[in-house]
Amino acid sequence: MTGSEPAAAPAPLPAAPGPRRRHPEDTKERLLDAAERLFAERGFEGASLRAVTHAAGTSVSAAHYHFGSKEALLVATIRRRAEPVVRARAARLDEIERRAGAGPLPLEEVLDAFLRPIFEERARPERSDDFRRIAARLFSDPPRVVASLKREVFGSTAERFLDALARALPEKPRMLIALDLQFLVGVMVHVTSGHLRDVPAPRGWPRLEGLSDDAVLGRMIEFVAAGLRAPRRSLR
Amino acid sequence: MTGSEPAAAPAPLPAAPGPRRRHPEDTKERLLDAAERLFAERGFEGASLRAVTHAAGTSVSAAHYHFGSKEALLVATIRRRAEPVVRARAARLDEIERRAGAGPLPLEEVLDAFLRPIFEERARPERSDDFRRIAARLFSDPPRVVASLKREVFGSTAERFLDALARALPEKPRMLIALDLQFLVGVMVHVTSGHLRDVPAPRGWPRLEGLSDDAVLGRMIEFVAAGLRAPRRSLR
DNA sequence: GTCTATAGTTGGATAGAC
DNA sequence: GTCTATCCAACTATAGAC
Repeated sequence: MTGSEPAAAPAPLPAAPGPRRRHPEDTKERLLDAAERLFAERGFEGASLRAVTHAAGTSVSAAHYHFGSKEALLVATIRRRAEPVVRARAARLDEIERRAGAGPLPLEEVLDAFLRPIFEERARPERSDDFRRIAARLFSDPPRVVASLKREVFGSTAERFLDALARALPEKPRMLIALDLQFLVGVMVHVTSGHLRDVPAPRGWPRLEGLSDDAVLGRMIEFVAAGLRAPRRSLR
Repeated sequence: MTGSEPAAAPAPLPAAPGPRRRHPEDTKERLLDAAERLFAERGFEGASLRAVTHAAGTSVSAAHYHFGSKEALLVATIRRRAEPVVRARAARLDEIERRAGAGPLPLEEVLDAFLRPIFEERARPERSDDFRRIAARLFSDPPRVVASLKREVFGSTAERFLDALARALPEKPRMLIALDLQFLVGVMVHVTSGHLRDVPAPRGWPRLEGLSDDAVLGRMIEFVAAGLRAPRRSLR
């Protein structure tokens, strides 16, 4: 679908500035937008640099000029989205810890601080579908770069939230918190990667697409909070 | 790297049967094994057919002879693992429904029927690492084939478990069950895809690799059962 | 900064010998 | 059924004009 009309006639517009060729300085941004969309849809290896640059209305060499390599373009794409999320999470957690003083942290608020920034990043009008699977691929894509990038970008966040959860659930063994946090991450990745939108939806069952982000986020927090509070009977 | 040593001298072994060239009829199996491992490690587009056939000790043309295309090889790879899981889930659910008669279904048993078969398939000695991400990629890989295959293979399972969960939680609105089931799927995918093994593990925190499958499965059931039972305050 | 042109690899798929 | 040899398309990356 994308990338049809290979050698289309010049647009019927009077001058040269067709649909492409806007301000020259935002070529970098357009490349990042196109890369985000195509890497998310087809995977890193599945989306060729040519397809990305064509979707961005520019050329392969422009991409190499701005980023140096296809891999570096992927890193820049992920970093652009991940960093605001990391900052927003940290800011929310700062505020929660400030209000709590030396006392225990309220669990639901900690979870909200962890989950809401992803929804808000995803919810930007132009980006809702672009952002869809990019986070999920962070967790299932093989490229070596992505593994180290994941650590670099999310490492400190994971540490802070482990400690925050330990403060929210003081009685709970750390091993159990660490394990449950992985369950929480699984829920987050699955939901934010957009799978709610292509669920088979059996006959007679309600469809989930209509749910607002707020409704999903709210229920997600209820769900994982209950899971985190569930007493353990197994696990040693 | 692949396909080096173009005209290597014959192996110093006495006869012909080197490390490759075993029983000719299990070439198909060896191809499936290699494809499973490499598709899981590098993704479908990231693993070349040449790399797969080389790992299987055979040739590209053998793969085309047996499967017809790279895409068909992927489908066969997934199908080989998915079908036993689907059958085992159905069998366990049959048994639960038989024992329950007309009464409500016990939630933890339904969850066990859903989750345990995946662990057992993954736990086969030779397959534990091969199977790792293959299920997860079902949910994040872009190829069109995979989407339709997912429906074909797991569609009926999803329907049956939705109904089973409705029978286990009779008071619960269906919309909420459908949403919570997606959370459950997220947990399942994340855990079975092996991410527990490459968690950063912050300083002072216990590592999760040592946990047995039984311990993880047991806690997972506790976690999602509590989530499923959590009353809703949000969601309309 | 952005383009055209091209280098140099590697990809999936096939033909035909055995 | 499995191999070798080959086709051709697509890929990343670079060089050099403008």
